[in-house]
Amino acid sequence: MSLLNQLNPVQRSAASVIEGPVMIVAGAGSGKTRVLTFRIAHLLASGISPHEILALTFTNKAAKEMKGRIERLIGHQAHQVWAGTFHGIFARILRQECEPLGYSRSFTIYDTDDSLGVIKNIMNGMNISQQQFNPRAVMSRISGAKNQMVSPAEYANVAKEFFEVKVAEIYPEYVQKLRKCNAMDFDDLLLNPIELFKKHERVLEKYQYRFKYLLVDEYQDTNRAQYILINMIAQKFKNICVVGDDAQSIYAFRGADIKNILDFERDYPAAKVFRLEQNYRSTKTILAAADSVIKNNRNQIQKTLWTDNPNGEKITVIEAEDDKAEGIQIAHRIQENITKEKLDLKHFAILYRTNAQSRSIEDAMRRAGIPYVIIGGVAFYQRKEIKDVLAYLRLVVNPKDEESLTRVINYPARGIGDTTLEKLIEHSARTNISLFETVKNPGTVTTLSDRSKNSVMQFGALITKYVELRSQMSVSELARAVVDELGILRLYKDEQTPESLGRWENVQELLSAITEFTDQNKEKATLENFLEEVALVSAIDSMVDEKNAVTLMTLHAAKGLEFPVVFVAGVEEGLFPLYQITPDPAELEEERRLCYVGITRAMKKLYITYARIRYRYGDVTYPVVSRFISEISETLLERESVRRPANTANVVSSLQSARERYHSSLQQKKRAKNDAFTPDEEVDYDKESQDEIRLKVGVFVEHEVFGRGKVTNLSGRGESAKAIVNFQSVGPKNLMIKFARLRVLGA
DNA sequence: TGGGCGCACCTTTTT
DNA sequence: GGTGCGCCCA
Repeated sequence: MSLLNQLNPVQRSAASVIEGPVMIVAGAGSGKTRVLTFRIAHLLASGISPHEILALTFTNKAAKEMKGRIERLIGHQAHQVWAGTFHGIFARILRQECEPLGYSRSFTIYDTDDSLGVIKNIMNGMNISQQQFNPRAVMSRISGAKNQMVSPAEYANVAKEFFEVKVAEIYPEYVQKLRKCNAMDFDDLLLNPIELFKKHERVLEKYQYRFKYLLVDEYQDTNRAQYILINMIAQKFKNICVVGDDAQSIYAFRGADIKNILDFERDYPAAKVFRLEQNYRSTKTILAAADSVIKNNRNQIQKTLWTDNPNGEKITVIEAEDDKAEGIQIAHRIQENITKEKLDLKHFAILYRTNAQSRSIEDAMRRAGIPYVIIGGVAFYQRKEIKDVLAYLRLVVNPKDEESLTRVINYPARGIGDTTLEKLIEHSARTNISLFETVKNPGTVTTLSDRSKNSVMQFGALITKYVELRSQMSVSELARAVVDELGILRLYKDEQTPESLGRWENVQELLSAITEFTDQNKEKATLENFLEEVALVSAIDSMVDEKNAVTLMTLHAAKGLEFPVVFVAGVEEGLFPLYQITPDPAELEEERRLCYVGITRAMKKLYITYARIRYRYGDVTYPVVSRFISEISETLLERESVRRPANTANVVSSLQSARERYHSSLQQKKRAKNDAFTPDEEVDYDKESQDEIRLKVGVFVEHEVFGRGKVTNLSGRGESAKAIVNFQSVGPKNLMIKFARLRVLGA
């Protein structure tokens, strides 16, 4: 059929086999997403109902993009296809089906911070020293066990080392605690459906019939639980299509198992396997470099990736004096490329191994006046003040949520200290009455002073009031009422420190985000849904394509993306590959795959940079050049070393010259078509950096719901940047740019 | 009970 | 370079 004529022969076959198991081994840049979307479009065109299709992707962004592409191919039907992340999809299913498992539908999703808090509490209660046993390590062991589907009892049986034995003590307590709190952590969102399907065959059948056609993207990154889950659903009809590339498996640290993709043909002997080996993305040079790195790995599927694209430029390897100079170099090259190659800011990405590296790069970007966006970093919803407000909302939805309860019982301070809380917890444990019930009726806790009882009772009454009010108010009304009653905003405002004002802003922004969520989701705008969305959004999901700015992100976040010009920064032993003392061979292979992912993001030009001096944890280190650079054939490289004496005076002058270069390039830019940025304005770097660049005061924008309006004010930055827009229909609205999806219409 | 101050430890990478 | 935790004092 004509739809599939836009694909190459292999892609076409892979997209057109409707029935039976299919594995698509798709090399980097070989049109994997294209095949997936055409496949779904083809399924729909063949008369299969969109309700029968389930597409599992790695990020919400990927799912959204896929839906968008299908829609363009086939129309609005696309919206009825279930496409989303594993965690998102199964959270949705659990909301409907969790009651047989002993949860209520209003269960809370615990993020990593919440889980860590629970573990710390448990360790305190058991008198386990947190100095001796790192709670994070404990958490990671427990999560690892869960991902491997090892129950607490099984774990206790196999625990040998001292540390493992301790974890074996904590693990069952942790599981129990979450159940008691009517809460699920990320792992539970996968484990509980498995348990449900095992125990209730009819429920499993329901979903087997519901999702007759399964598609799984990034199959190489599935863990044991995900693997089992997919296969349970696919078992009935075996219409499962998985797409993946073993060379791009970079999530073993979180339990992903390459074996899942390697064993697909064993699991489904009837499987048809397609290999997409033509790369449409990169130059021959870039591809050759990627290949020369990855071939140092022992464990891999043999495959030849090739391209018809030109050879392209050599890869530029830049040696910088220190991390500061590295950033300046990158900024310089970006400016150079923009003027010479007529490229836009959005054509550049700077990739690094750890989030901590972004600081020096950001600094250089700001100084050079290059607009940028950061993906990841400190997430908005992880900030203290945000988590505090969210904890109240979570508590209203699910009063059993003890993690939230203990978080806010004395925030803002209301005279309920550690001792009081401990007495309450002790009483609750002894009488087997839930903590929240105890808080509501503290009279029976004889050890408490009348004064404490009173404060506790008032807190209980406060929450109860909102539990009751909930049905009568919209989510945003409720959130506002809570924040008002607590006086959180006034608290921050009164403090008058830059920090507290930032917090004040953040809380305001949270409220705008909630309002917007309410407006956009209409009747689906329940508090549960909002909290779930908040728990499951990933950093990459907030990436806005239309933004014209350089993208900064970790190599992990870059997977699945492509950019004409890519910088991979900090390519030094110990940092990339990252390791503490000596690299572990298996981990080294994963680092190498990560390097492969990084290189293959580049379409036209790749820069690799490293520094001779790097500041880590505030200390000076003198790293050695990464082995990954020497693994690339020298013929593909063009090496540059930027030398300067390492004394302070020269650091300053080097910065100044970078600034001068920037200013002179601005003159050229003025004439160039770059509309991202007005050179003559006095730029406040702190403010300007991450904002929507084309979004300016006075500009007209269009919003999905509110229609047209004029921007009257811009504030905040990065994830929390917001705009006040005066809409023709509804008047002024305070919007979080991240959520608002504003389309800029012009002045 | 609460807040302020100083110290240790830290950092992978993410749903 | 930041954050979280513990200790000490008001």
